Amino acid sequence: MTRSSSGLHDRILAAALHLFAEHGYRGTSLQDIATDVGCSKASLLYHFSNKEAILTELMVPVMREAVRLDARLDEPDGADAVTSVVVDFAELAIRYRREVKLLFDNLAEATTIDTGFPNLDGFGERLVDAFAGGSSALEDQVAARMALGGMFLTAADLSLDDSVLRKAMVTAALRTLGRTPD
Amino acid sequence: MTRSSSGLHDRILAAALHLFAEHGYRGTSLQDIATDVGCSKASLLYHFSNKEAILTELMVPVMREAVRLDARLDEPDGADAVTSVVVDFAELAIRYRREVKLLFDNLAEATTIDTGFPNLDGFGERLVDAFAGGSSALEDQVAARMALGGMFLTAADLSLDDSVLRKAMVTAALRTLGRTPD
Amino acid sequence: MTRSSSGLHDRILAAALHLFAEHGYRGTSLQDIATDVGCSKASLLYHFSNKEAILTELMVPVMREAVRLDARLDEPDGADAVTSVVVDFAELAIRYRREVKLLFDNLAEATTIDTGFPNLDGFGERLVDAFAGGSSALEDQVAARMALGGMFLTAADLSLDDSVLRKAMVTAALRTLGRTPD
Amino acid sequence: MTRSSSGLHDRILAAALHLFAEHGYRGTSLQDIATDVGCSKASLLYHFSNKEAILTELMVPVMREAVRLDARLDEPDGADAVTSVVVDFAELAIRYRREVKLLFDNLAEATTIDTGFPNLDGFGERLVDAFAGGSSALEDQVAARMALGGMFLTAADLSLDDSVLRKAMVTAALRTLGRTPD
DNA sequence: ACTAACGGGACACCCCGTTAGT
DNA sequence: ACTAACGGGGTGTCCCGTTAGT
Repeated sequence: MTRSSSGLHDRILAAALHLFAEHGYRGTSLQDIATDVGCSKASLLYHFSNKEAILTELMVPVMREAVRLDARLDEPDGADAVTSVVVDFAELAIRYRREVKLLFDNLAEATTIDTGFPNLDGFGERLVDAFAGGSSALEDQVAARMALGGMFLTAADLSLDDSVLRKAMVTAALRTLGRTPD
Repeated sequence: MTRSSSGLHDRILAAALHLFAEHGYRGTSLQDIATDVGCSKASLLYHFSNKEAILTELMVPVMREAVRLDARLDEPDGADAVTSVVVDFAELAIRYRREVKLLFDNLAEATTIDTGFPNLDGFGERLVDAFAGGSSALEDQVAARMALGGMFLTAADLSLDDSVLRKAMVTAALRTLGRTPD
Repeated sequence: MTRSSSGLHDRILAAALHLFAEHGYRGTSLQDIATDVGCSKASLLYHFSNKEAILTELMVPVMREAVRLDARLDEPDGADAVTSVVVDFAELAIRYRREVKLLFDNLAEATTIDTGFPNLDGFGERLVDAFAGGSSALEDQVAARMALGGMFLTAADLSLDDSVLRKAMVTAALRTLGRTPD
Repeated sequence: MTRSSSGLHDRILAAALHLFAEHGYRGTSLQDIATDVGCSKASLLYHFSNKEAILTELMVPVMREAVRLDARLDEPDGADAVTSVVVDFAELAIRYRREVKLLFDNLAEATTIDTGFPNLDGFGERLVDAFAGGSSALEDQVAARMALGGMFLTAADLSLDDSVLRKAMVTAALRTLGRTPD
């Protein structure tokens, strides 16, 4: 058991994740969540001070992992730093794919939302740079964005969370970046 | 000029495209558009029967091009059909990048919206197959999705609509698909 | 100590008095009081059946004194009955000034609230009559209301609960009523 | 006619004034006003951007007059400046007695409300000083407050807006201030 | 004695679409 | 062609009071 006896807190999160992913953050009302969970709207706001607080808590695990990855971006990683970042990112994108999709569908609104974590935008830029292997050449930057975006979307859209998918994604991403794994 | 003397119709579309892209479809009210255009909210609904009608009309050009591209998917295209599709898609994604971004931000809501055009989902699948060169191997399918998604996102996010970008995107995409341009 | 060992009951009353006076009855939520006291909202409703019950209990002492004064209104009081009533009222208004302010700020709502005590409105009228020295001449009635209201407001608004204030108020009130203390 | 054909704007103001005075600002919901007027809640918010905007507009006339009186406070007024201020204030308090009552009942909330006019608190203090004839002796200050408060309350509570009342109030107030009109 | 957890019922505000009128 | 004025319906939030449990 997680916290409460009935575990309403977590059931709310689960329902919200599901509904947000399906109809978007704005497209999902508190009533929708309450109905789905089978409790009153007031109960939601007992467990979460805000509608936004639900989304924030939903994002916490991804954010935490993202921060961890962000920290690893600076460390020198011996032979092939790029490959390691690509692998890590693939892992992250697949594990939290529902959250990633959510973040995506509500990209326009996500700008407004402040999670209290260090900025995600900065992280995105740093990721691109890491993927580009430090090069600022336009070709490399474009390739980096494409590899990144491709993994993002592919992980979010698909329904198999196989290690097979991860491996295929990594291979393809490295190809995008012009790195043929020997 | 397209139709009216004052061109209100088109000015509404322009403002809507801009605002939808920035705050999302749901995050933009008719009043927001009206204010931006500098007319009354009722005027919008004189020119467009619905809020959705604005979005639909915004999408018409992309849809038309998409349909055209869809038709070309079946035609045998001599030497390298895949390359040709990739080039065409890159062209399309860059030209209508704002619309693409819009479609993306509101992917969750887009499901509900019916544009009267043949389904876009089917088109997506067919595109993936074309990118995969007909292969149904999981590796190729993943690579296809990544190439597609990468171009989608890169075109939507960036601010340079140069032919340079298009060329870099095509090169990277072909690499993703394992096709080294000889 | 009054009753409980922890004295939560009284601490609630104190917090409520303070908050009601500052933000009004409606403007103060049970949660506000609970937070101020440092206990849970449910605790309040363990000690008091209602939110209104808190207000009522807050008013009990004033009411009791008011009833006592009301009773004294009929007794013949030798030489100068008016002066005696004015002095008594000043004493009461100053001693329970916070309660008086509370009653005032929520005069509109006070109509709805029933304290179980004999009506205050009747008391008010009787007070006016007493201040007017029995005269029903409009001039005297107006003067009586002004003296009464002036003391009411002055006591509620000020921050000095000195005997100085009481004395000054009595002097001014008697002047208002046309009684120059010889 | 005032503005619209049906004059909804003004009818809303009238109903609000009435209801606010009876049940207080907080005790009156937009639905209450809408029901009383016989229109929808949305219509209220078409004419007034806020609930508070209704109250503000209700107060504008009083505020304007108050500002005017405030300006006159500094001008030297020959023989008896105090009498003139008392007379002016009586006039104001009686003319806008409903608004005054409203302001009173919601004194606790009024602190929060910003009308865009120069501060009323400062005005109150200046009025007291003017009533006190510039004296800072505690006795005079108390008398000034009592005269002021007495007129305030008497005007707000009564139902006769006669010139008789005004005259009686002025006489009594001058007595309170220790000024016997010769 | 005290409280976490919950429901029912408001309340202010917003937003889309219509209609009568210019 | 354009709009002021309006209604219907929904949304997030708040608040009071109850109950099961410690």
